[in-house]
Amino acid sequence: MSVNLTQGAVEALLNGSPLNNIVLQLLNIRQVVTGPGPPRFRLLMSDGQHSWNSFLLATQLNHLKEENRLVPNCVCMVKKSIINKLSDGRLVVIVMDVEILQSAEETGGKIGNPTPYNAVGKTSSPQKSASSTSDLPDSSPSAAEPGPSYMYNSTLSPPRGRGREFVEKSPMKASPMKTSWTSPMKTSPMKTSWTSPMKTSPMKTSPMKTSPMKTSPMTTSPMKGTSTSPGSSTMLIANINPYQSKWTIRARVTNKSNVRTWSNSRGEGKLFSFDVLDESGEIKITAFNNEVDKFFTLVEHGKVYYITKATLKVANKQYSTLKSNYEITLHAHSSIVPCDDSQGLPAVHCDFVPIAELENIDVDTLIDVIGICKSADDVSRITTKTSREVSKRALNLIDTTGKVVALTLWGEEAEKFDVSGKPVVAVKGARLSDFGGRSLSALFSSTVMVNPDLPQAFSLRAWYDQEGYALDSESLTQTRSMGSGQKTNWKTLSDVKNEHLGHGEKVLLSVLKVNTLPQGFGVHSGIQRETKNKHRRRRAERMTNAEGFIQSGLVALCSRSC
DNA sequence: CCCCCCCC
Repeated sequence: MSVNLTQGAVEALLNGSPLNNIVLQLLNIRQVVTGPGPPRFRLLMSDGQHSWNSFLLATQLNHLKEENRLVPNCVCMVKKSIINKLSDGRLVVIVMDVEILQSAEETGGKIGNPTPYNAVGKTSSPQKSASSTSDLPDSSPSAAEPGPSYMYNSTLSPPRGRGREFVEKSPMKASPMKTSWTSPMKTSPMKTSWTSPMKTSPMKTSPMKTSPMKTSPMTTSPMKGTSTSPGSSTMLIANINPYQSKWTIRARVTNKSNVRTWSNSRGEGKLFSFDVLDESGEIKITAFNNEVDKFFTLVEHGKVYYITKATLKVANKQYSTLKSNYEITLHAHSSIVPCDDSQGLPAVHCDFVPIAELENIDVDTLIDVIGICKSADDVSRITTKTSREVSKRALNLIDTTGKVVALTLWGEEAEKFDVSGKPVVAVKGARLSDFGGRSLSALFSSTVMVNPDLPQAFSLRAWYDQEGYALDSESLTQTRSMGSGQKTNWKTLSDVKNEHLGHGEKVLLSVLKVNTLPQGFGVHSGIQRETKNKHRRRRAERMTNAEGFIQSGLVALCSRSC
């Protein structure tokens, strides 16, 4: 059996050509040093001509390594990758989607005699071993990472009572990471919001780790996984509906709640819910009482299942960002069977809303946002109306629109958040509030992802490190505590002049408190009227200090033209 | 059959 490697692919990739569906041989795989959290695997790949050791497996593909599918000498098709340039100029290739075409046994050894590719454009000296994993500087393994990727879900505490508290569900933190990604993602089309497909080839050599299906939901056994599409055997989530009782979906669990109890006039009981995703869409599934006992431990985040025989009902969109018009309720005859074939199933689906657009979206809408966490409040404890204490922490997220919005995390999620390295934060299903203008709050059902392996995350990282960090950003969220401390972004009057603050639409209210204005700074009489507004006057006073510095944030306070 | 999501 033979496969052809895509000769020249390594060189082309590293010269910036976005290549999809290239066939490479894995020569080595090892874990790079990270802190707690999901491991990162670094791959030495060969196209038969050149090898390159700075391929990184996207963390959502870690299962391929953990299931011993990605072993040295196997031949893979790298279906999708993202090229990143580190601040020191080194290139890393993030493998976003890979399919194993041929096992190591079948391949039988190294193909050809590849030489390590040199980033400068030459192959390195021939005396170096082609299979060495140290043919490139490896002084800081973490520098080859796109960031410590981790994720939490906001979930409820175990069913012990009313004491609801955020619980970090997937503590997948990695070490702090200061890497500066400097290259824009040429291979990251931003148009699509379906990200990080996790396609894997059905492995003939991989025995089923899960128990065989007790029930066969299909006429043709889906366990064979012999075709690249679900074919006639399963239905897509987008196509199921309440009028059709016979359906089976194959889908990945993307969000799983804890068990919760309820008690109301209609009765009491317990439930848990989870979201599942396939290539067509996503849908929420809820299990009650007996079905909780039956399925709670079986259903695992990230895993793929065949799901059949359950009730479809119209979804209440108020509680979900999922696209489906329906949701699923499990019943006594429902079947959930693990599936070994995750081919074609994305890891996550987000419809990120640009931060600047939040101003135009109705309050209480559930939305997905991605941004750089450029700063964060300290964790604080608040007491709720029901006398519970809970931690909270607001993150300030900025995206390429240049606008900032505060996202409040709660409970353990707030306490565990690591702001160092100004990580990319993606939140799925946050609720938009109008506090301070516009702000966001993470919900029990929200998913907060830190440095996720998403093309949008890589793009944002590059944007921020190149230009975004220097932006005089404007926050949609005005907090009363501004101006009270070190978080304040003070500007000198020369900054105001150089950055043309106060020109155009905006007015600088704070200038009112400056005793002596240098040449070139004028105060429009209209401002006096505005300051008669008690609220605004108070803010203006706070935002001006004795040295005649003003705070850039207050530019947003007034929209009257000078 | 839940749908709680907290505070400024």
